[in-house]
Amino acid sequence: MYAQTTNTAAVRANAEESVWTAIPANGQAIVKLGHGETLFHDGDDADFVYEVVDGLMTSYSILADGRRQILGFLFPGDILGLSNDGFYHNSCCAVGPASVRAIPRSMLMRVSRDRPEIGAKLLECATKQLIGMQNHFVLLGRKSAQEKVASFLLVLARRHAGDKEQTVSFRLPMSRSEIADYLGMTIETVSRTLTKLRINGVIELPQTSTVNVRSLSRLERLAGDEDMGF
Amino acid sequence: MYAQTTNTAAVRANAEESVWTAIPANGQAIVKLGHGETLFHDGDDADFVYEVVDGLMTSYSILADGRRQILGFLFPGDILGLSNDGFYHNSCCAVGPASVRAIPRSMLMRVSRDRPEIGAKLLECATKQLIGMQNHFVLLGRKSAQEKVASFLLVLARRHAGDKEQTVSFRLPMSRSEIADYLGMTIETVSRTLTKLRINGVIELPQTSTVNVRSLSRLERLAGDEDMGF
DNA sequence: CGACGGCTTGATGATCATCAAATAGGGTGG
DNA sequence: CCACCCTATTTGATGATCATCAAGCCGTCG
Repeated sequence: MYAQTTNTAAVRANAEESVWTAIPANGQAIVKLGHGETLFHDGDDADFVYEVVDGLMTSYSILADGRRQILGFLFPGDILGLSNDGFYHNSCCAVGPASVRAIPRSMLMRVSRDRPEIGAKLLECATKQLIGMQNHFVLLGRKSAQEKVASFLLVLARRHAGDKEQTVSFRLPMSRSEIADYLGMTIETVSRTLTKLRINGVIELPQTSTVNVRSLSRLERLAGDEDMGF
Repeated sequence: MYAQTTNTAAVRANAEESVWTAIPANGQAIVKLGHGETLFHDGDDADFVYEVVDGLMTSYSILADGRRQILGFLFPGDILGLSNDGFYHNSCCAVGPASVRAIPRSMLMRVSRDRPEIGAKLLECATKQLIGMQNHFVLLGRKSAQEKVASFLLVLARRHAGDKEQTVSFRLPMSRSEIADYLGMTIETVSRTLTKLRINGVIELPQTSTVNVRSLSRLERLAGDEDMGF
């Protein structure tokens, strides 16, 4: 079910060879999480950096009155738990069953001193996240409900489709509530917007968590980006 | 006016000693920018990483129809222009007169291989930005207009105030339009919200770009965070 | 002094949140 | 295997917040 975690480099289906496997195996541990299980909370000691091995994780912040903002969904190969000051600044839990590789922070620091490519890989992951977050800023700050949902579906669709197809079918691994908290809207509006997309023939929803995109190009148009260059 | 940029480490007022000065000076250049001048555009070749030396920079994305989302304001010591794929994924311009140190990407890569502390510093900057962006996610996705403006003022106020004072006075270096595009609202709503804060006695606005915070604790309450721990 | 751009204020309306109820789906125990 | 229950999702009705459209104001600069 999961990748091997011996010091023999593990071969996984979904992610390219992991750089982190270069780190001595004795300092690593695979943590398996069940549906909704928490990996760490905002404010905890940031003793580990984690790499998602399998499943889907999510990081989020919660306001005093309970409002939640999901900061991102983390797929296999993504890392989470970076910190400068020794504390986590968000919480993190599994969307479904998932497993992560726990890398002691101290070890990561030490190793990345000796092996520059480890540090470079960390920076690359962080940069990747930064850039992904920038797109999401535009979504949260400037897009309408329909554009938000279309953008969201588009990102998922592109994980499943080649560049050329006009149709894709995939499963939504997360609940409406998680989608809403990710897109900065309510579950009702998410639901209504999906229904509208369905009625307009852009998607089909054979089950609540299965999406068939009937026209990727229409979805792209509805997503609102199409950069004009600057 | 600006920091020295010889290979003698420069002493600057606003930021701690720069690590980047460890990089050979012949590979660096200080770029001076006037009000609103562009440093780079989305899609340009990411040949340089920049460190803000003086003034205030901003990075932003623009949608096809002209909607703008400001991704962040960058103060002296902050870096910008990180990229994995050799292209910038946002645009960047000066809010007022500003100067930045241009560090050739190729050189940065080379040097950070030899000197792990450079790579570590880069990662630290990226991590700092990541964490700052996470707070802003909550703002964009989950906060009301008043909470947004209060949060924004609070961040600026804390740059100017000690931890104990209840009052601070500072200048807003950016226009209403920039504030609006940063907070994901319109200039009208920004203006109205500021007026409301003024009428409620939380702030004073002696000039349009001068803010006197009369009660930091009230501002904190209005900002809506006050983490509850997890 | 006059004109321009940025800001404020006002009036109106659209979008989306909220409250409320019905329906569907998934899992459990009989 | 089926019935039932609980939760997630959809749908409906209403209202608040904030965007939009439209003037007016103010400070700045020629």
